[in-house]
Amino acid sequence: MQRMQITGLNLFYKQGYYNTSVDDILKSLSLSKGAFYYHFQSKEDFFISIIQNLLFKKIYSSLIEPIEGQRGPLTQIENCIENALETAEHNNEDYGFALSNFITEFNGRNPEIMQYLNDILKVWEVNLITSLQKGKTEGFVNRHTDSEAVATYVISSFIGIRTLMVEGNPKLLKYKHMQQLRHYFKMVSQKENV
Amino acid sequence: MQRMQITGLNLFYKQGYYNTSVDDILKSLSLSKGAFYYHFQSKEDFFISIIQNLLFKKIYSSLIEPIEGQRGPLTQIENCIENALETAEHNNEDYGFALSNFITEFNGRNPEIMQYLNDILKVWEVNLITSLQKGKTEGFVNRHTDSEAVATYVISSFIGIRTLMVEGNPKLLKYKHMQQLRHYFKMVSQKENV
DNA sequence: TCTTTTACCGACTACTCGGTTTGTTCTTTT
DNA sequence: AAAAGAACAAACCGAGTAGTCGGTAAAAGA
Repeated sequence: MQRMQITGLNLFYKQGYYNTSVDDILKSLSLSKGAFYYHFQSKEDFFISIIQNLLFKKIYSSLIEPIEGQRGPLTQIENCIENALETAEHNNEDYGFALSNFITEFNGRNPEIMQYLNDILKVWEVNLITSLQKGKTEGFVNRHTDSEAVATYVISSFIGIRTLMVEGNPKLLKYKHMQQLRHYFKMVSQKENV
Repeated sequence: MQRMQITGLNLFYKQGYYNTSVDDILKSLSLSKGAFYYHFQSKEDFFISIIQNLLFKKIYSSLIEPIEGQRGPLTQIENCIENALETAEHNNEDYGFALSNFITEFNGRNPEIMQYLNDILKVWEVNLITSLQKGKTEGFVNRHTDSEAVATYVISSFIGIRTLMVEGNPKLLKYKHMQQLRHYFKMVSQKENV
């Protein structure tokens, strides 16, 4: 079952959900239809199990957990994103931002799956906001900062850069992104004015 | 032919390329297969014609042309992005960032189409860089700014926010994005330090 | 030992999709 | 009026696709 899910995620990530047939997955596993439908009710059910068992945990452990409860949220966020982009650069099977790929693929097509995907994003967002707010009381973040807006901006720029990275020069893109993120964070942490 | 392309782009945008059949398009036009294959060699050929005839022109006129040759690039870019997000908010058929959807959909699956899509991004990027450089000599942009990195950051955050906007609250997301973009641009234009 | 459960096989069905072929209806040209 | 071609319609092809179903081998309980 785990093997199926891992292989499934890899193929869905590389080829897209609708563009990957159940047979494709089974072929690369040397398994049969029977094996698949013994464990999962449908292709959709299979995908949802992947989201919850693999995708969420991966994102949680790489982007959410490391920030939680730490001091100096901006530095923590910076590191997390740098690490995520680092693995994305070197490892094709990082499940990197499979999430953003899937979101665009299922947008307006499969509300149920979209719900699961959005939930993951929401957890990340809430975590970012909480950390930023905490950062204010600790003096790391400017008091006038709109934490929600910063969280959204961080997430959207990350999704965007990951989209660009698949086809462009990952190393260069990562460098540019981190450089500008730090510039931006300077503004967020600045003591004087808004 | 034009009707086919417009309808095609709308459906491809809403449902995705692989998830939209030629029959779907023809059904909503009350046309038959014969009509389609009289004008286009294949579904792929059809899509490429849409990219060049509709997508590129739309993006060029909304995001590229308004910046070209104007003074004060940061303000111009701000306005362009705000307008783009504005139409994205109110008009479902804005072709808004169809581009980023298509890029994620074709990534690693269809190199030829990816080429066409990347070309559009490249034109936008080059235009942004040129404007930023010009902005330096005119004193609108800090001399030490890495124009290429700023361009990448602007593009990636825009792609990301457009991805989020399809499912989230567009008005709120737009507001947050513009707010933070302005903060970021403050840093880019700042005279003192890097 | 006998029975049930677990995990799997692979042929089969109903259906979809891109693309082809052939036929029809106009309009234009000669 | 006749021929030619443009612009479509309709039926069809073959390669896939998700999902079903009867069967089976091996292990676990009883």
